[in-house]
Amino acid sequence: MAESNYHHGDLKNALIAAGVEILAREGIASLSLRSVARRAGVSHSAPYAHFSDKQTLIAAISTEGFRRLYSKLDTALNAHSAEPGRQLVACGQAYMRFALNERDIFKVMFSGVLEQEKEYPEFVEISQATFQLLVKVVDACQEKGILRPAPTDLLATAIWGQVHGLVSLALEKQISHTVLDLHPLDEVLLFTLNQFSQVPLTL
Amino acid sequence: MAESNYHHGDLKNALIAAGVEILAREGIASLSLRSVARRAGVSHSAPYAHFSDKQTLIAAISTEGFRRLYSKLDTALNAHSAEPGRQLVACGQAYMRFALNERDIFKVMFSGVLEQEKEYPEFVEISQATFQLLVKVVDACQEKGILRPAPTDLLATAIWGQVHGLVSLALEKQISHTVLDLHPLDEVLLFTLNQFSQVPLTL
DNA sequence: GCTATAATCTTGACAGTGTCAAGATAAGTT
DNA sequence: AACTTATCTTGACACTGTCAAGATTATAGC
Repeated sequence: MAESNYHHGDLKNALIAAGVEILAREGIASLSLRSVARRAGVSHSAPYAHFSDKQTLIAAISTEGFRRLYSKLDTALNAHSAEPGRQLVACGQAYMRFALNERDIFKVMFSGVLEQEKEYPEFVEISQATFQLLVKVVDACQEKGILRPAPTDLLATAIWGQVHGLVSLALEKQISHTVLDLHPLDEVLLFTLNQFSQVPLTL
Repeated sequence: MAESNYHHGDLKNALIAAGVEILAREGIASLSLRSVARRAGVSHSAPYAHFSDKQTLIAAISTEGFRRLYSKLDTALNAHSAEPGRQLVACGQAYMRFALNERDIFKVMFSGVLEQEKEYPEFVEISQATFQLLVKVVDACQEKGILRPAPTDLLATAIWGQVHGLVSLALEKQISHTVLDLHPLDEVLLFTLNQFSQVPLTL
């Protein structure tokens, strides 16, 4: 307990949560070590007991972001078990919605704010696990003849790249107006996924 | 001439050039209004005569980046006129090489550092012109039966998304090691483009 | 239970940043 | 030649990441 701020108890996680909230509420421009400390109610230097520098805090926030993304994808998968085609579409949609709904944490995860990602083992682990989720779906789709035979991880990389690229361009508003006026983003996604598919995928 | 720094002559473009150089030499972390001013040999506030704030300078640097990308793509196109299939592959490669060789300017262009891109007309213009380059190639490919019939701008968006996503994941080192060990990036690119193609594309 | 040690948090400082206001300098216009 | 405007400098402010020194509390060994 304690009104005292000394030995908060779980400041590390509180700082990560504060960071996630700042990203959601105020955006990436407001994410600073000091703002995170303020929101957690501790002094501006307190974070240094838990994070050696800003990059390390960002790595922890990114890792939390991947945990959330993983969870969304997992839910999408479980909603359509034994229907790999639907699983694939649902994953794509979940990825897209996550990016659009949580713009700024998605940006932190994928836009190079984190500079040496390989140095943060927890980050590497959860990001790879997320990819493996997709590999599994792709494999199931191949077995059912929905996707062509091809090296599974290569195909999974291609599909991930496809969805990720679309989402990134959409976030940066680089997708032409005429395209988005004529076709809602869901439809664009479906169109792109269907380039890979042997049988037509639907929503 | 003049040793005097007053009325430099073309400070605006000098600042943009300085920014591009800083991105190439030192990376995005070193890009500040003050570092750009230092490199151009003027005082820390001099940029404010030409850019109302940092975002406006970044918009100008991004615009310059798009000009360079446009030029690379245009060269790739002209190297294979009357062979749309090869043009498509060459464009994809040029896009990839630009991103990998000029990491940090590419990041500035596409990673949300620029926040209200729509407010910078020159930026909008060149980025749309770049997209139109791709639309043209896709259209030519469709006419030759290399790409399926489909709304051209939708197909072009899908293909751009594909290449952009691959490149982004590669830049962030998110593409799995096992994939990149087994398949060089050029091959991954070709594999993905071939998902769209009716006839096999080669390098 | 007491004490030594380690972990955690605060305070205060430093250099670097974006931005603004006031003033100096030079170019262009009449 | 004088006035006006664009351009550049100087100096200031609040904010940032980071570090050093010290205060507070938890923990481990006795």
